[in-house]
Amino acid sequence: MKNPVSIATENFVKTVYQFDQKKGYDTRPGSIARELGISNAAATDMARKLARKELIEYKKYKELRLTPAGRSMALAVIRKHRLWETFLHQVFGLGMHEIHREAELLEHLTSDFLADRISHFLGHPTTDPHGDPIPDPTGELPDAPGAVLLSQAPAGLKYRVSRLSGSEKEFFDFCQARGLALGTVLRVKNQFRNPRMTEVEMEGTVLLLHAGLAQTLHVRPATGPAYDPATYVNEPQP
Amino acid sequence: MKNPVSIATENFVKTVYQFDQKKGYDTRPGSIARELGISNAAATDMARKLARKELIEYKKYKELRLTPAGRSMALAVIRKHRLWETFLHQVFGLGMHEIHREAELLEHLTSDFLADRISHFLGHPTTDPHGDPIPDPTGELPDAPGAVLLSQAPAGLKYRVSRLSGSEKEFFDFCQARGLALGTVLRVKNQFRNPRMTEVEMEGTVLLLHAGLAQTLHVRPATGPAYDPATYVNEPQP
DNA sequence: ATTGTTTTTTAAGCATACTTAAATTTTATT
DNA sequence: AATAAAATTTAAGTATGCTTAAAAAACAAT
Repeated sequence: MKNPVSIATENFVKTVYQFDQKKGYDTRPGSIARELGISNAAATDMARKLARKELIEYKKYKELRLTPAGRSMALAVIRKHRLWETFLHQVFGLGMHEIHREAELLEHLTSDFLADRISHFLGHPTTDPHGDPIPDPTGELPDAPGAVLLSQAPAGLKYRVSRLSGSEKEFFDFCQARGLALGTVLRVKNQFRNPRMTEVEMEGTVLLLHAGLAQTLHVRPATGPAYDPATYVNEPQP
Repeated sequence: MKNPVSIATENFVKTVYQFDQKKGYDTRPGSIARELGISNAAATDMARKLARKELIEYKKYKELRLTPAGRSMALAVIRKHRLWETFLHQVFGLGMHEIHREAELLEHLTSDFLADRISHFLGHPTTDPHGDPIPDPTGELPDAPGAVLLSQAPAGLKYRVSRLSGSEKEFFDFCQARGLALGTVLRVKNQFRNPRMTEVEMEGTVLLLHAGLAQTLHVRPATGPAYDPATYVNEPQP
């Protein structure tokens, strides 16, 4: 009856979900194609097929949107991805730049049953090593409220780093060398328009980050108590 | 240059290897097809394709044989399979009947890098929870010398159980209920021809096992010290 | 040795997941 | 508003991995 879901389908749906979430990204076939390393034609074709399967809403020349079933599939895959990342980092000690690559594969051949076992073994974490929230088995997504890209954080305020979303070794080496980690407190001094740069200050040091980097770091206003992923309780989203 | 290996290819090559090892099994396309749940035509087709890729030696109407490259691929997959089984059992506590199913999937999307990490985490085990040997990264296969199917063990002698090769829950429930586990000592009283049955004696109890079961248990003569997989050192095979 | 059965192979066809190239639509610009 | 640029869609074609049905070869048995 219900035929198996291919890796290509899971990756496509996942990418549409992620691009739909990030503001500034569009979900037209071309964007998805670029991300997945396939041709525009292939992406359009896939969109039509997945529309037939009621995973995607597709209208010619319009952005792609997920149906509830599609969203649910995307969140299940993302859950597995982030559980594996957490596991590989905490248990096997893989580096931050290695976990994404491996999780990208494992996520597709992991049963819901096994995902729950990983989650249980880890004590049901709510965020992965990047600070990204891990969807629960029902697809609810705990999210740190008020998080924003560092590149879009209003200047003058104090923030705490809440996500490191990169996957390159160089990125994590850079962050480590500069003391940028989950929870690091910093102040945004300036947001420059051209060239796009973010100037931040941390413990006396001043850093100038180009847009590519500042879009990989998420921060939350540093007022109130520190955000603790481990004890954060999910609230329904508006 | 070197395009990625599909799951279908890995499973095909793995099955050919395993059927080639087990005596009494043949490696003609039909057998492989039956095992993989595909048609004879598909198996023949696959054999021709893999011959082109120099993974298999194929001559019409003859049994399939692996090339060195094919054998190497098979052992790499089997290594990942058994490492995952060991891991899932020891670390996540999955039941004996659950580990095969999950490992069957994970084995295909596990990098060599990750396999080595799993092996390292587990202390480089040489056998999986079934007692099956785990190939090392170079493809050397440590094997307990002198192991034989319980169904083929000469009667009258004492043996120690060295493998439980099943994957069904019922099989492991049966073994547990009867006290059959790795290392269990038993004596083969009789090997009946028709119907094919094996009569064994263990701690006073007498068991009559039908062929299907007796072919899933491997035993080794119980003379000398117990076989300890953890300390067994691989020897080159003849 | 011929017949009948089993197995393998060939042939034709289908779904998935891509490709490139051409046609169409949208978007941006002047 | 017309036109140029960019993106999307359609069309045609390919490789993989299967299917069923028919043809050919191998095997078994009298």
